[in-house]
Amino acid sequence: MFARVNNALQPRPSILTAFGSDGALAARLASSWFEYKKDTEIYEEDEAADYVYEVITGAVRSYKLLSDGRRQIGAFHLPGDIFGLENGSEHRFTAEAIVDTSVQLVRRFSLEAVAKHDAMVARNLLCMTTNKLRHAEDHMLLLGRKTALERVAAFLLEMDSRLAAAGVMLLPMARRDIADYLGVTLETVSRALSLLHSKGVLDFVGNRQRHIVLLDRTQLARFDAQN
Amino acid sequence: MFARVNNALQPRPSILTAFGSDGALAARLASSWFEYKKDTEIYEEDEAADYVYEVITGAVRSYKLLSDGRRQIGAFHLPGDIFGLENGSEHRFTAEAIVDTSVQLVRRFSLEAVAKHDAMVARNLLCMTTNKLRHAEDHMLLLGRKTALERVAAFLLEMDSRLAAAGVMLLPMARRDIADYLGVTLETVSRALSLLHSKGVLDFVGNRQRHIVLLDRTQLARFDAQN
DNA sequence: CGGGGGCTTGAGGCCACTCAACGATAGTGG
DNA sequence: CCACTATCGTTGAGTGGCCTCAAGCCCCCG
Repeated sequence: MFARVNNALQPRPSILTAFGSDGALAARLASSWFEYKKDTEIYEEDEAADYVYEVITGAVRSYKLLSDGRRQIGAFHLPGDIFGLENGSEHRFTAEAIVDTSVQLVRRFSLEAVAKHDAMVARNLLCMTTNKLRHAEDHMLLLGRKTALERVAAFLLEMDSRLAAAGVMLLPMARRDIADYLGVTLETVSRALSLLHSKGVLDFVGNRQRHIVLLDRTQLARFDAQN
Repeated sequence: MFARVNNALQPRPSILTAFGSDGALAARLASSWFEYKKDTEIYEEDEAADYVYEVITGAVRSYKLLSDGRRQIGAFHLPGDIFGLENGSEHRFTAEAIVDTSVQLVRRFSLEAVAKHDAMVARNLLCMTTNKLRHAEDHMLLLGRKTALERVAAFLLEMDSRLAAAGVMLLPMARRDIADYLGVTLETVSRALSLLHSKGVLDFVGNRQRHIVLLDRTQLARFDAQN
């Protein structure tokens, strides 16, 4: 399951600073470093939530399944994102590496122990939960009321703001993942992208279909629904 | 806007106990009592979030709008529910009374001041946010992947668990509200209810179409999608 | 008792889904 | 290094579930 394990403290313990490390925090919290191969499970829904993760490189999908296989991806986790943080004792999603992914992690129990005495850490826990809630609330509007084209446009704008470098983004996820995130089929995603391409809003770089350049963010925003 | 105002402490300050009142809390937090007529706004999206509310009697809908009028209701708030609690400075939804509704409220600022010194109150804030997140996550699965019939069945089961008394529930919300909560049209909701009625799963009491009796919860659960 | 709003039901249309074929790409093994 | 193969993405044709539009009923309320 774990491709590589390293229990030593890493040179960049960002999962600690994310919770508001005050210097003393790093000394009390041991963090580990794991790597997951593409398409391997990190944790499963209803599994005990013993660890909290931060994506260092790669990408992760969090999803729920219905018994007949229908899947809803609730979020993509990109480098710098914290995931797997639960208030209850079990994970509410299954998490899988989308591509080869390295994560840093800390024991949830340790984190809670620190939070009990450090108000700043506790406040950061609340803030992270609030951010996840904000995303979920926006996504409910997308899933409940937006058209297929609007969903794809919104997705591109979200990814652009999260992982674009110099106007180019390399999407780590396949069409099926995008589709299950947006509540449509993969064919519909493909058709929407083709349409946006034909309208001159985006372009594909080289032969790699997941390398996308946004040519005109303003024009793309007009394909999304205005709030 | 406010039908009645009463700044005195109420005999049942449940909004205080909800945050983990230790007796001393009630003394430091002044709570008020307001009433809202049916279909009046309690607060608007992006408005400053100065108060936190608890439904005493009635029902409230929280929703987002797109510029062309499409509406997504994120949650219904029923007696005992806390709503309007934000971590940021502005409300993320518009809240309206569905029927004549009485609420108890406290200043958000006061609550934060107390939370700063009372770890239990702070923990309760996190817990409430977590519960809202859990609901939003489940609702994303419903909106993204369930069929119309499954959505209506899930809605009935949710409402049954929240407001059923002796197998009968009086739904405070209209078909349009249910539709905007489930991401379908009101006609689709009506058709699904008719179908469930014809299958003998539920019945309408008297001539009031919002009085519903669930005849067989087990059978109804089979119309919902299994997780 | 008349008017209006909410609910139901029907008819028809459309958007997204399903099924299918094909091309391109990346990974595999000879 | 190159065929071979599996996977991914695109595109087309046809279907279907939900939406739109409309009519009519019932209840509530003035």
